[in-house]
Amino acid sequence: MKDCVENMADNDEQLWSSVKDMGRMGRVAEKPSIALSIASALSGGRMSTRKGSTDVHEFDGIFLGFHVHYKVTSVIGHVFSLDFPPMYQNWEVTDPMDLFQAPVLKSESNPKAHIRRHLSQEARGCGYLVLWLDCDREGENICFEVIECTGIPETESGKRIFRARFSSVTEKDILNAMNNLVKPNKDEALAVDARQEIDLKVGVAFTRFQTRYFQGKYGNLDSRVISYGPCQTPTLGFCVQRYLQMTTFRPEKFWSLNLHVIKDGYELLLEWDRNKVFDHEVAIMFQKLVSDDGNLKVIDVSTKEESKSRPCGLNTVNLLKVASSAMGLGPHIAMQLAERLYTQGFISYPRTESTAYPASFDFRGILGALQNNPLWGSDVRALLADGFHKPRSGSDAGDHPPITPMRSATEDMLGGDSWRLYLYICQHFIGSVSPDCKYTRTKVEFSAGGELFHCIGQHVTSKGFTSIMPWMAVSEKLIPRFTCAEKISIIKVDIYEGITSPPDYLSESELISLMEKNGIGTDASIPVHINNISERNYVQVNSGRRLVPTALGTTLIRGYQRIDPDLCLPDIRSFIEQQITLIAKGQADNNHVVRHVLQQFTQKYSYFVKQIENMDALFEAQFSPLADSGRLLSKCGKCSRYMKYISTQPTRLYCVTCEEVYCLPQNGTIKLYKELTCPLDGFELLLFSMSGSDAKSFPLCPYCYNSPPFEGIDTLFGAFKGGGSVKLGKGAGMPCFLCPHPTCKHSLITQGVCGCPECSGTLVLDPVSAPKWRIYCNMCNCVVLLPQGAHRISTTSKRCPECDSTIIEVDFNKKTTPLPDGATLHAGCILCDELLHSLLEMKHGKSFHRGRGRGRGRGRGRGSRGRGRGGSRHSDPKMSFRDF
DNA sequence: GCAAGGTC
Repeated sequence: MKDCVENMADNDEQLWSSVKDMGRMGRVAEKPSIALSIASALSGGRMSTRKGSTDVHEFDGIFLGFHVHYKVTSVIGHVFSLDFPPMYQNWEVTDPMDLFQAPVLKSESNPKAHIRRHLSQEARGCGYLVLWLDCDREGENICFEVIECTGIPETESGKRIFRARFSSVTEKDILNAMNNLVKPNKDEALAVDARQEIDLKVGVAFTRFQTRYFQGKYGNLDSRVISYGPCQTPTLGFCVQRYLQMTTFRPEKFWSLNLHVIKDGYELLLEWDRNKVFDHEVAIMFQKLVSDDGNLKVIDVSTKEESKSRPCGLNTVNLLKVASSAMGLGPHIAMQLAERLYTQGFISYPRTESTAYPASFDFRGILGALQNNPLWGSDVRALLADGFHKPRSGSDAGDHPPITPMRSATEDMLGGDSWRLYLYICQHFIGSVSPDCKYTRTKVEFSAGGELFHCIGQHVTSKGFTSIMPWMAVSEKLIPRFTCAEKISIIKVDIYEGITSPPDYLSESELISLMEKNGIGTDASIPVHINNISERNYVQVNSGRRLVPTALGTTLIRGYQRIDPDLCLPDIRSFIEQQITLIAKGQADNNHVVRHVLQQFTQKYSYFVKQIENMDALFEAQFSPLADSGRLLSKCGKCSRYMKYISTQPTRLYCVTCEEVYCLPQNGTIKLYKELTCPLDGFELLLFSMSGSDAKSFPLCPYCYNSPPFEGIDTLFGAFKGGGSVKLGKGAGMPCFLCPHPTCKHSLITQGVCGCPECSGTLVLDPVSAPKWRIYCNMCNCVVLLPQGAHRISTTSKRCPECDSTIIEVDFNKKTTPLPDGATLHAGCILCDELLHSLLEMKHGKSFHRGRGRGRGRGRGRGSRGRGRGGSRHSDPKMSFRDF
């Protein structure tokens, strides 16, 4: 037993060290709360750190009275995220209304990190699982994501799966959690699942509908996506609400009394207790009363010792507000800087709601780390010597301690904005453990003609924390000494005429406060929502970091207010939160809640769609119809008339006759491509050039780009003559032609292959022949039959000795398509009958009958500007290979 | 192309 206790002590130390170390690793971040501890019954082993997608600490110890081998590892936020299955991904085909009923899929949030594989591998052979995730709903949800990855049945929860509950990452708390393990809370996790499904379905349905509706009608909306979300829309709502208050503001004249007196040789202006009145005649009456009296009597002099409290701990929201209002740094940038400071070890974890410190917090340790700093070292040493105070008590959200410095730094080490942010965090921390500021406040009250006046003096007796936070200083206001019942003669009583002024645009700092107060977003997501409404061009941030709604932002909110004001009010978020809280508390069934909430949003959606013209009337007044925008660029394949190129974001083509919109790849330039037309639909081809230093360009058909002629092919015209990449704008990084074999992911045509070897035409993959794939040249009509199962085709510099055509090399993937024994025909001329014959025979084991009309391509196609196979996607290609 | 929530 004694051994056991000793072992347990070692075990505790190891566990604490391990969990703490997890926090120190860059990728895992300082949040040991996301560490997954996997305990397994095993002997031997030693502490080790493995470099991989995530690190693993291993050591031996005691668990539930057994000798065990521990493994401690981590995840990086949510393992999975929710989305619709592929069949609901096409905006043109899916009715957004169907999304409310659609199934949803969970897939890995960051597939490259291979977290699922990592957890599954590490869990192999483990007997127990201890979950150390953040102790909030999201953390509980991640617990179950981890459980799913490890493959341990959820039914084992309570027997083999344990949840560690802790409110701070201190040794005491961690060990206490280890000794009081509980079951993970399924209800809380289900509440998050519900929130995810509701947010996804509502957000995506509204966004797709309004984007398609308005982008299909107006040419100068200046935003690619007209998004809707239960957080971002109320966020925009706050900005527009303030803007509307400004525009509807009616200025009003007001009057007040300025009473001038002289005391001890100083002229003094007293404040009138009534402050201001809105009736001129009334003001004149009061002026007469006071001046008729002529004497001012001191009726009270009171002096009080006042104190201004040192701050409590710094949380994310307060840091962001200061960054915006005092440093001019937007929340998005401020968080990026804070994250970098954190990963470099200069500050503690920057995402926290808490302003209260845990009881055991090591203030002395942090002050010790700062005591040699050239800027504030002497202040810190004085605090250490004379005794520091605990910060003013704040609120403990149970997540992470307030943001504090961790290491001393100088401006040279950090530089620029990072330094300013760090400096503030240090000043705030040192201020929070400094004494309060003490001052005396003297209020003198006067009376004349029945009217009351006053003046206030302030004198600081002890600066306290304001010496390190000078912007918080209490201002000195000196006033002459007055005694009660003293009479002073009035020099003059003026009437001041003023006019009320409208409020200013909402400042970013005010917006953050409103979002926090209304439960919109979290410490981590508030900057994202603000960034979103700015990037979508709903608001612009002006020089004082005030948010000025754009015409688009204002029109959207005014539109919601016309149709269904709920859609842009903060209550929409609280409604969702309140509903899922029922699940978290076990008071309602999750499926029932999701169904109920979605039912309400379906009704709202349906009403919104029906009433959209109400909103559209506002758009009409503000934006230009597509028909009036843009310049004529290329011909429509349906009506043969020129379509308009709309150059404002999102760039697109609009056919005025057909009233159709064709999306184009973004962030580049578009021009006509050699006046060629697509052989499949007759639309004129365009050349898209990406912007940037190593700009690539590729031709595309606007129709095919929007409606790929067959699944799995992003566009027909990705391949082009003259080399270069075939990476496309729409599916950048994707090969343009995929191998038709369902399991094969190889591209059939890769870099620089796709010019027709016989003319300067572009080779076109023919959908009609699928699943027997072949390529046409759109200019000379020559045909290339792709050997089925080939995974790469490339041109060579060789010529066919028989017909002098370019020789194309065909590679087979030997694993998926084994070649017949002795087959050597890997390369050959595609136009040479004999070779083609051989290839085909080799593959299909039957004779090839050369058909009439195929020709050899040459002589017919060169220079021809025809529409390939007659311009129709469904016309008979008259090629003899069709039957093959 | 779409939401909001984790985190790098």
